[in-house]
Amino acid sequence: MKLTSKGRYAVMALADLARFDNLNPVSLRDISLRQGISLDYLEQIFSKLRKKEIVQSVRGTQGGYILSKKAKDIKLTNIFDAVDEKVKTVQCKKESKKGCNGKSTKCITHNLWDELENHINHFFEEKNLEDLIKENTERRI
Amino acid sequence: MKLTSKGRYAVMALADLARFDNLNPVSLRDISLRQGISLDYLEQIFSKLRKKEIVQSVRGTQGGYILSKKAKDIKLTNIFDAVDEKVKTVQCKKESKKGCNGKSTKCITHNLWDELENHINHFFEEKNLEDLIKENTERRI
DNA sequence: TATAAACCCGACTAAAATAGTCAAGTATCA
DNA sequence: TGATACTTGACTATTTTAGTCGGGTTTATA
Repeated sequence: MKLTSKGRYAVMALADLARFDNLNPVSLRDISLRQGISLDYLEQIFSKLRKKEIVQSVRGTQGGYILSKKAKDIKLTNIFDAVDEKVKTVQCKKESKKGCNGKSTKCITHNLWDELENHINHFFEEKNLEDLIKENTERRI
Repeated sequence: MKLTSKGRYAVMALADLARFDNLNPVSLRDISLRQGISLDYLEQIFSKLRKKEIVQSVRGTQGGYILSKKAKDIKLTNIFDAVDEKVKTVQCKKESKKGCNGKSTKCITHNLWDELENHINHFFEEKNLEDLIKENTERRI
C-alpha cells in the first residue's frame, strides 16, 4: 500500500502555494523549482485542481495560480479527490450486485477494508492546508 | 493509494485458515476454492507466511497449513509485514542523510506523511485475526 | 504591436510494480 | 507406489505510474 506521487505532489505544491500567494499569483515554474517537481507534471496536476475549483489560474505574464478559498477551508480530502488519489482497499465494490468473490455474501474481510478506508479518510478529513503550513513553520529544522 | 492483492489475499487466506483449522491442517487447494484465489499465488504468499512463523506447514497427503499461534496473537501488522505489504508514504526517507528534495531540510509535507503512516499502522496494530473472524461471523449477511 | 512569460491540452511512452503462471521438484500418507 | 500437498525459483503479461513532448492560447509590458 502506497501513496502515489500525484497525491503527494499535489499536497506539496498547494502547501507551497498557500505560503506564497499572499498578494500575487504563484507560477508553476517557481513551485517546480522550489519543490523539485517536473513542470510538465505540475501542469497536469493543476489542471485537475483548477477543475475542482481548488485553485484559480491567472493567465499571461506575471500569471500563475492562487487558491480559490482560504487555506483553512481546503481539506486534504478535497485535494486527493481532485487528483483522483483515492483510498482503494477492496475490489469487492466494483461488481454490481454480487458479493465479493462472485458469491452472494460479503468476503470474510470485507468489513475490515471498509473500516480501514474510513479510518484513513477520517485522517484526511480532519486536516486542512492551514494546519499543514502552521505545523511546518513551527517545527522547521 | 491502494492496498495490493498480496496483502488482501494474505489476510483473507489466514482468516479462512483460522476458521477451519480447529483439528486438521487446511490445504491451500481448499482455501483457493473457497476464497477464489489462484493456487500458485497462494503458495507464494504462504511461503512468506511460513518464513515469518505465522503458519506451519504439514507435508504429504492430508497436509496443509495450520496457524503457528493463536488467532488472537496474530496482529494484522504481522501479516502485512510478512508479505511485504508496507505502508509507504514518503520517498524522503530513502536518501541517506539529505532531506527530501536533496535539500538539507525536510520537505513541507514530511511530517504529514509520517503522521499518516502512524495513523494507519496503529489501525493494523490494534486488530488481530480473532477480531476479524468474530466480527465476521456475527455480522454475516 | 512584438515578445516572452505563463497557462492549457492531449497524446505518447519508459519504467516499475503487480498479479499472476509454469515447471520441476520433495515429503508423506494410505 | 500413487496421489496429495507442500517447495522453490524463474518467467511473463498486464496495468499503473510518472512522467515527456509538442503543440497551442492569453496577457502584461517594453
